[in-house]
Amino acid sequence: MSKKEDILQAATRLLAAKGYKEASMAELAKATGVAQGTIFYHYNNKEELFLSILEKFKEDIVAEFTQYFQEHHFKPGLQMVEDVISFYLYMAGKMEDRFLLLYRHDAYELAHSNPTCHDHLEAIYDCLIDIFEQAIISGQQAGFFRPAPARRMAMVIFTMVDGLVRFNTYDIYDAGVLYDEVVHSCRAILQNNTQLVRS
Amino acid sequence: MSKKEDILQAATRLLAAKGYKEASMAELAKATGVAQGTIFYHYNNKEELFLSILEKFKEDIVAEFTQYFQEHHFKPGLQMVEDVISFYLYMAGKMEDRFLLLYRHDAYELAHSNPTCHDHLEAIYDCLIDIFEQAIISGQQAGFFRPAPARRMAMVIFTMVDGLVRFNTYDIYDAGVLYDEVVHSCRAILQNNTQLVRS
DNA sequence: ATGAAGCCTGACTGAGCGCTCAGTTAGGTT
DNA sequence: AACCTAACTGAGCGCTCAGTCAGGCTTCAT
Repeated sequence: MSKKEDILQAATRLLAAKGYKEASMAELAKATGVAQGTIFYHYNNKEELFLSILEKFKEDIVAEFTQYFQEHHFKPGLQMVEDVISFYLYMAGKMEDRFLLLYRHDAYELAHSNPTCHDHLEAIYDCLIDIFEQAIISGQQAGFFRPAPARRMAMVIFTMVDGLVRFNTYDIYDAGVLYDEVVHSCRAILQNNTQLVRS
Repeated sequence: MSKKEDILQAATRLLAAKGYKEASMAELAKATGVAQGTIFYHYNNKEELFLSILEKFKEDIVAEFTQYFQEHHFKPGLQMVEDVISFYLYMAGKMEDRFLLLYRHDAYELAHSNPTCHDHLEAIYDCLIDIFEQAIISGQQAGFFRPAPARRMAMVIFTMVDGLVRFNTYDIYDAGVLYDEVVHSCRAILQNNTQLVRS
């Protein structure tokens, strides 16, 4: 692996763990096993390095997601939604450090002044929400789910599942307990064979 | 207003806007209109000041919440849940800067090493989730909602509503569009007069 | 053998940081 | 008038930071 790749990998870990500002370039150089100057030879500045991390994250997530839907074939319905939630949780665990990056504020701050950063973030979220949307659309086409806008339902469900991960990451509450509740809620939200009556 | 209060107020705004590390004490002194030394006369160090901000936030939120439930009397049911969601969104707007503080990573980081910080955060989240729980319990007692653990349902719903605010804050998606979807989802999650059938 | 090019090094720089402290000020007490 | 104290000041200290730069390797065509 090239030194440039080494740097990117170590930077991902370090910036995700300590945050953009708190992680210093000297520390990164040490962690990577190169001289400070080497980092600036490959990346013009810290911000550019950070953007490269986000870009790689975007690419990896899209790849992982594409592969998942290519390799698996699902029967539409609730089971597929549950599978997709499990897949999301699996991804969040596998790419834990980079998901942490999404929970920090650094990226969103940069996105305000840097359109490239904004685009990367949007692409990442689009991809994450797509995962849920695909499952919902399948279920709708099979007639199992109510025919509401799939994208919006996907966003609401994404928000729930992501909140689960966040609670877990922040260590404020035991998120494991919530899993069943989230799955049950998804069922209630999606299912169409229910008569909802205003109380 | 005393200078100490001036400092706390300005610090809340500044730290929420720029983050713990990015906001400097020199900048804060300038924003408050006092000398740098004055800040350290009132607060031993930056971390202590940050904790004071969190503590004040906790107190204000508890006060606001208590007042809301004292002044309003609700008929249990979905309307109450909707009212409570509106109240939460109203609070998130009114205390926008401090909610931003919750979306940054600084507080959670500090909570890891500082039990006082952890306690403050827990109290804040407890209070926020309480708001939803009260509405749910009322609805359950009146027989409108399914008799599932109210706390867990409250957490799931909190997660949805908070995700709404977060999406809005981060400017990645238009959250306004999602409001109706969230309310509808709450209805589906809570209502008990539904026959859920596995697809 | 030579030199150009690309990669890499680490000592160095100046700006900015949190925090200190000797000293000033304002207002109350004796 | 003399004294005391709490509130406040701002220059300055020690340190860390992102970024620089002069120079040293290695490779390879000439």
